[in-house]
Amino acid sequence: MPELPEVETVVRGLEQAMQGRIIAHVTLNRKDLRLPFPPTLKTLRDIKITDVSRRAKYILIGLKDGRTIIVHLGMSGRMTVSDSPAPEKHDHMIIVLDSGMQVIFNDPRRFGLVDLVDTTVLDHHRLFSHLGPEPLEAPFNTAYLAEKFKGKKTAVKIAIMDQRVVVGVGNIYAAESLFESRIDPSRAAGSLRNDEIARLVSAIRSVLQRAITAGGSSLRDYVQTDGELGYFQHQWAVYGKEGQTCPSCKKPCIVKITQGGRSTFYCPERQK
DNA sequence: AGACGTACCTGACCGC
DNA sequence: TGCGGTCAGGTACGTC
Repeated sequence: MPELPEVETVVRGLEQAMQGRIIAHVTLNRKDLRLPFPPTLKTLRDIKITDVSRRAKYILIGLKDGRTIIVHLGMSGRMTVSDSPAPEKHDHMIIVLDSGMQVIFNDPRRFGLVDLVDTTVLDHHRLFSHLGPEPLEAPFNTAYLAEKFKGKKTAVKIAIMDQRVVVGVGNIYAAESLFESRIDPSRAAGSLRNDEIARLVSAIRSVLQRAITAGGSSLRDYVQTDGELGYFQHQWAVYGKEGQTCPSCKKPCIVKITQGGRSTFYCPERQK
């Protein structure tokens, strides 16, 4: 689920509730998710939260003592904030704040992770060291992507989901960006002309930005921190719409194929 | 290097 | 009602 727009929406919600607050204590209800919880996590107490931010699909909670809590939502993770939460199955971590609010990390599939590291070594962390540029920042541009795509035989859809190429783009927004830029997802990345790469760059930017504005896409598990759904799923052109009417052709021409073991949706008439 | 497949895990849904 | 199969927003790792 959570691709960049969902993570960004969660970060903005967490920022409201957490920035400047003190962590009273942290409760863990199991020993691990995708990775073991670090032993230091449950000892956090009376520490001020300086800021909440995002890198790729990771949530970063900065602490005054020079450390950072890293959270990844995996496929089914959600973080919600409430002053009187009803306990739910799969609540794995609860951060209690001095305000009385509880920040709950719930993740049925447990593909998510939590780590606690020194902020100064974040960039060298094994989860971060290989990450490409942020899609909404200047270093992600046509020249950069052209260089990355040069000689690449990988399908362009696989390539834009590769976090070493650009971060934050997952299965939904890859499909939507390729539809918007009129590019066939199966094309070899290295076969794209410069004008096509330019279209792709601006499509990725525009799709992600519009999705953030809509509060993300709610498919199954995803909600914003206040429990509200995201609304971008109503703006999907092709994702999950096999056999349905294409907004471009006005015909039922949307097809589903499999790439890298994942479903890809696209319109063969529009996307060449 | 890069292109694959596989693994991690629960839950929803579908056909029988 | 139950059961097995399939699929789901991500990522790391192994193998060729």
